[in-house]
Amino acid sequence: MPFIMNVLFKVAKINNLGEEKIINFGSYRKDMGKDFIKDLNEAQQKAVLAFKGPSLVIAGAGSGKTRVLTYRIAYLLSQDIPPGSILALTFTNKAAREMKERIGRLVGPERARYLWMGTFHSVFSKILRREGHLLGYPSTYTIFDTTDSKSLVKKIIKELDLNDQIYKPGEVYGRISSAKNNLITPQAYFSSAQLMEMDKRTRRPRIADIYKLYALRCKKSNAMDFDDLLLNLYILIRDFPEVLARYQEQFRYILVDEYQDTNYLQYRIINQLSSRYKNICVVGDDAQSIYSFRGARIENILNFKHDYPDYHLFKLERNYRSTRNIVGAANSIIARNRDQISKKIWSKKEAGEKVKLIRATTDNEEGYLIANLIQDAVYAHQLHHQDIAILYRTNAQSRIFEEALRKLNIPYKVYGSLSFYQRKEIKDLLGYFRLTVNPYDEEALRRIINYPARGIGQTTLSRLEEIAASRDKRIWDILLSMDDYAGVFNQGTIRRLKAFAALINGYRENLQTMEAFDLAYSIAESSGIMKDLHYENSPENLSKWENLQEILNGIKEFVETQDQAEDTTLDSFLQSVSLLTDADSEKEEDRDKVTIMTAHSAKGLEYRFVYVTGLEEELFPSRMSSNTREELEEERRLFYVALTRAMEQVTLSYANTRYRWGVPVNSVPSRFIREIEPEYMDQPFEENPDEPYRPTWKFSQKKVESVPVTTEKMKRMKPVSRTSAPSPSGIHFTADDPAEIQAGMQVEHPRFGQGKIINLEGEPPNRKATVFFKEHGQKQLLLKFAKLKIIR
DNA sequence: GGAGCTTCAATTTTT
DNA sequence: TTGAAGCTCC
Repeated sequence: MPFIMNVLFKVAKINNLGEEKIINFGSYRKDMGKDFIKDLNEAQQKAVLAFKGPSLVIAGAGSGKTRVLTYRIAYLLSQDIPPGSILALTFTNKAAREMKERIGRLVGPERARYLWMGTFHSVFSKILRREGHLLGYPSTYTIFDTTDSKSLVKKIIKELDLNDQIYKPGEVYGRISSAKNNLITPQAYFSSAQLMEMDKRTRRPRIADIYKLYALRCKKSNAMDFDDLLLNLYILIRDFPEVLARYQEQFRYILVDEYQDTNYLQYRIINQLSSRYKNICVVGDDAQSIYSFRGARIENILNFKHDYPDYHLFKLERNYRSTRNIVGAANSIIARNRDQISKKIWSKKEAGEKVKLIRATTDNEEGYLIANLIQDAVYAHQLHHQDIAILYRTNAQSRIFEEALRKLNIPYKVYGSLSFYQRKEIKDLLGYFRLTVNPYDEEALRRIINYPARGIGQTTLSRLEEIAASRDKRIWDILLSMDDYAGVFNQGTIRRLKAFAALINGYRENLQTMEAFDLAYSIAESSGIMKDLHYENSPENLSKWENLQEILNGIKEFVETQDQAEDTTLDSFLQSVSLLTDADSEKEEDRDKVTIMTAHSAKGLEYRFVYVTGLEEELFPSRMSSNTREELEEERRLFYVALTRAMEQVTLSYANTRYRWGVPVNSVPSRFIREIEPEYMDQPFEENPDEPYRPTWKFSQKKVESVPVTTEKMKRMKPVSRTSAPSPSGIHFTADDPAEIQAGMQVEHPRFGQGKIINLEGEPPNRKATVFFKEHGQKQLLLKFAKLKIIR
C-alpha cells in the first residue's frame, strides 16, 4: 500500500523518473535565452527575462502563473546564479512541490534541490532551527498546530477563571493570531487603546491577558505556533542586524507566489530581506484574494509600486485554461467589484458550452441531480473522474454529495476533511516523539502522560500544573525531581510519575545514537500504544494501527531520502511533519476520483467540469460575510475563483429548501447567478419559474465499474447517517443473533448491503467476521456491533 | 477510566 | 443534522 508520507518524497522520485527527459544543463544553458523562452508568450517572456530589480506580475486566472515562476527561476539558474541564493516562497506545500518538480525537469533535479523553495512556514522554520538560539529557542523547538494552540488557549481561559462562553477559545486564538500577523506583541496589545477598546466593547477585556500568558506558555514549552514561525523570524531580523545582513546577502533573488494572500507580517519580512538587492518578484492576482478574513492584505499587491517605485509591471491576461464562455462569465462577475486592478482576461479557446443552471427543490435533490449529471457527463464526454470537481461554500455541504455519489457508485474524495495528522492515534504517537525531542512540550505531555492509561489521572496532572505555576517551573523539571515532592503526592503516584519520566528519558538517551526509524519504532512499541490497539481487535483499532504503520513507514522513507545526515534525526522529521496538511497526503489510489471541496481549497486547481453548488443567498455569499461591501466583494472573488477552475463546463446549482441544523430553511437564489451576463448562460435565469428547470438526463442506471472499497477508503468517507440510509433492500431492519452466524452465509448489513461471510474468528462477545460485500468489498466486522441479518 | 448520556453550538482556513 | 464536550455513574 502506498503510504501517506509518500508525497513528501515525491519530488525526488518524480525527478528521478523524469531524468531521461532532462536536457543536459550545461549545453542547454547557452541557448537558454532563445529556445527555452519560446515556450512562453510575449508577456510571460518579459516577466521571465526581467530578473534584475523589482517586478510585479499580475497573473489572471489560468494565465500561466506557475509557468512564469518556474521559468524565471530556471532562467536565473541559467545566468549562473547559484541555486542557494534564490528564495522562492509559496503558501502551500503542494505549490512548492510542483514548482520544484517543474524546475527540476527544466534544469535537472540536482540543481533544483539546492533552491530555497518552500512555504513561508517551512523555510522560516528551517532558518529558526539554525538561528532560534538568539531568541532563546533551542533547535529542537516544537511546532504547535492549531489544535495545540486552541487547547492551550482554552486552558488559560480556565485558569484565569473566565467564562468560555464569552471567551470562546477559537475566537480568542483568532484574535491572538491576527495580533501576531499584524506585528502586535502582547505589550503592544496592552498599549493599543484601539484594541483594548474593541475588546471592552465585545465584553472580552481580558484577551490581552490571555495573549500574554499564551505567549509565555508557548515559550516555556519551547514551542512556536504557526504565526510564531513568521513573527520570530521577523524579530530575529529586526533585533539582529548581522543576521539580517547575512540573509540579505544570501537571498539575492526573492520570488513570492500568491502575493495577494500575504499578511502584514509576511510583507514586512519580504520587504526586509529584499531591501538590499531589491531583486524581488511577486506574482499574484488581486481578483483571487479570498483570505482577508485570515489577515491577508490585498493592499500589499496594490502598494507594491510605492515600495519599489522603479518596479516593472507585467500583466498576464491571456487565459489558457477556460473556454471563452467561462472567461466571459467570470469577467462579468468580477466587473462588479469596485476594488480591483484593471485588466482584461481573454481566451483564444473555442466559445464552448454556456454556463448551466440547476434548480433543485431540496438540498438532497441537488445532490441527486448533480450526481446524475456527473454520471452522464462521464459517459457522454469521456471524462475521467479526476476531471470533475464539485465546489461549495461550506464543508457541511459535502455530506449530501458524498451520499449521492456513493449511491451511484461514483468514486470521490473529499478534500480537506479530517486531516490524517489530526487523527487521535497519529497525534498520540507524534506526542511521544515530541516529548522525546522536547520534554518541555506541555501540550504533548498532557496528551500522553496517561495514554496508554498508567494511573496518572486528572487530579495528579492538575496538581503538577499547579506546582509548576506556583514555583515557575516546568512540569518536566518536577518529574525529574520527584523526591522533593514526597509530601505532595502519595507514594504510588510518585512511583508512576517517576516511571513515566524514566520512560521518556530512556528514549531521550537514544535520540543521538539511534536511527530515527528504529527509535520511532521502539517508542511505538514500548510506549504501549501498539499494545493498546491490539487489546481489542476491532476494525477501528486495525485501521488506527495501519495509520501508525504509515507514519512509521513515512519516517523510514524520510530518513532514506534526506541528503544530509543532520536531516535524518527524529526532530527534523517532526518539524517537517508539523507543517504538512491533509492535502499533502494524497494517495495514488485517490487519483481518479471526483473531487469535492470548498471553493477556498479549489484555488490553484483546475478541472474540465466544475459544479458550483449551493448558490443561495446567505450561503454563497455567506451570511457572515454580507455585511459590508468589502466582505461581499471577497465572496464575489471566491465565486470568481470557483468559476475559473473550469476548463470546459460550468454548472451552477441551488436548492429552494435546505436543511440547516436539522431545520428546513427556504432560500433565495444567490445574487451571483443573476450577476452573470445572460449571454453566457445556457438559459435565462427566472426568479420564479413555473416549471423548475430539470436537466434532460435519462434514468439509465448505467453501472459504473464497481470500485472495491478498502478499509482505507472507508476511513476517508464519512459514514452515512443511519436515518438517511435505509436498508438497501428496503425491508425493515432487525439484526439476527450473532451466535447463529456461520461462515458461508449470505447476510445483509444496514449500511454495506448484502455480503457473504468469508471467515469467523475470536470468541464471543468479541467474535469477528470477515465479510465480502458486493458493493463495498471486504470488511472486518465485530459481530456484537455489526447488526447483520441472515439472508440464507 | 470509560461508557453512555445530555447539551450546545454551528463560515471560509494555504501553515 | 452532526459532533464535540461535559457530565454522571459504574
